[in-house]
Amino acid sequence: MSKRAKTKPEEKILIGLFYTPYLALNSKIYKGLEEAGFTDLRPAQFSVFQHIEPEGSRATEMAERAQITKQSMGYLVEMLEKQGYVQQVPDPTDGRARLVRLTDRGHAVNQVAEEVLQQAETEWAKKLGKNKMQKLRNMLSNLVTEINS
Amino acid sequence: MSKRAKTKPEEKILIGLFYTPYLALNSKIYKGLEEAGFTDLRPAQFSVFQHIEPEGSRATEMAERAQITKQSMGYLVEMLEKQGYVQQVPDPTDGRARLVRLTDRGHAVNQVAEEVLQQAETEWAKKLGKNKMQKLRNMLSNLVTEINS
DNA sequence: ATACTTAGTAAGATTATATGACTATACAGT
DNA sequence: ACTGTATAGTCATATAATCTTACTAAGTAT
Repeated sequence: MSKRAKTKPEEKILIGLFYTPYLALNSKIYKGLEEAGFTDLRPAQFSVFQHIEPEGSRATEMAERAQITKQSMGYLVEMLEKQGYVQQVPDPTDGRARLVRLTDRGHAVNQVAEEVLQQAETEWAKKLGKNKMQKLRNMLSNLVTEINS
Repeated sequence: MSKRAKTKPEEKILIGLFYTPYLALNSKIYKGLEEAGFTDLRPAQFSVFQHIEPEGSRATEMAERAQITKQSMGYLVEMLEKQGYVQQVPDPTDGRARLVRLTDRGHAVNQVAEEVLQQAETEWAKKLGKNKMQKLRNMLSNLVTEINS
């Protein structure tokens, strides 16, 4: 209180603008999964679901994208395999490599996550305006494309 | 390869739109700090810097916002105190509580982080267009305000 | 064929986070 | 003022997550 008249509109720090929504969505997903009965999933394991591609991905590949070591990713994948969320199959294009794939159980997790996200997006669209939300989505999408290029 | 003609523009999953830029910025900050000589900082400790307020914050408060337990936050704060990045002072308004404050060394870290972020924002503004970047910032800012309310 | 690179594993240490139980202070309602 | 409840933080302990260093095996490129 007793703050000086604001000359600037309190410019928020850039990283927080991404981090806060990320945290919010993460926590929604976590809750959603718990409600749906997936009570054995740990936050760190999300980085697998986050980075796995429909046709399957290599552990090393996912490790890079998640910015953790391949050993760490290996550990997460191994756990998820034991829990029945993923399976590993040989990569036909490279004898050294294996592809990590979602099982049906794994797909079910993705399903729940997607529903939660859809719900969050709808909620936010109500608050910001549907149009703005769409614009926001497009801009973010462009940004992500730039970052990945 | 051999994908069907895209009927939809490949709608990216919502959380990734926040997570990817967050990761990118995080890694830039990490590198920036290393270059500036702050080689003893661990990623987890960022959640302190991320959530500490200028006048100081309570550990419990920061734990909530970072979505970790107060014990975990206590551990991070303790480390940072030993390293000289923060200090703890009694909270005059509550005898049980203490305020965690940045030391000069802690402020120096923030300084570096802000510079890195400013640089990233400029870089992104070049790619997306200055105008769009500003719009993106505004929208995100609105969204964060909504989330925190 | 030889050297270099890459995918993944092994062993072991460290860092990060959580649970449950606890102390001390604060607050709220009689 | 007294009593009960809530809150800030700690202690002890367990587990999860991540890293470093070193290694094996398969691929790639001269």
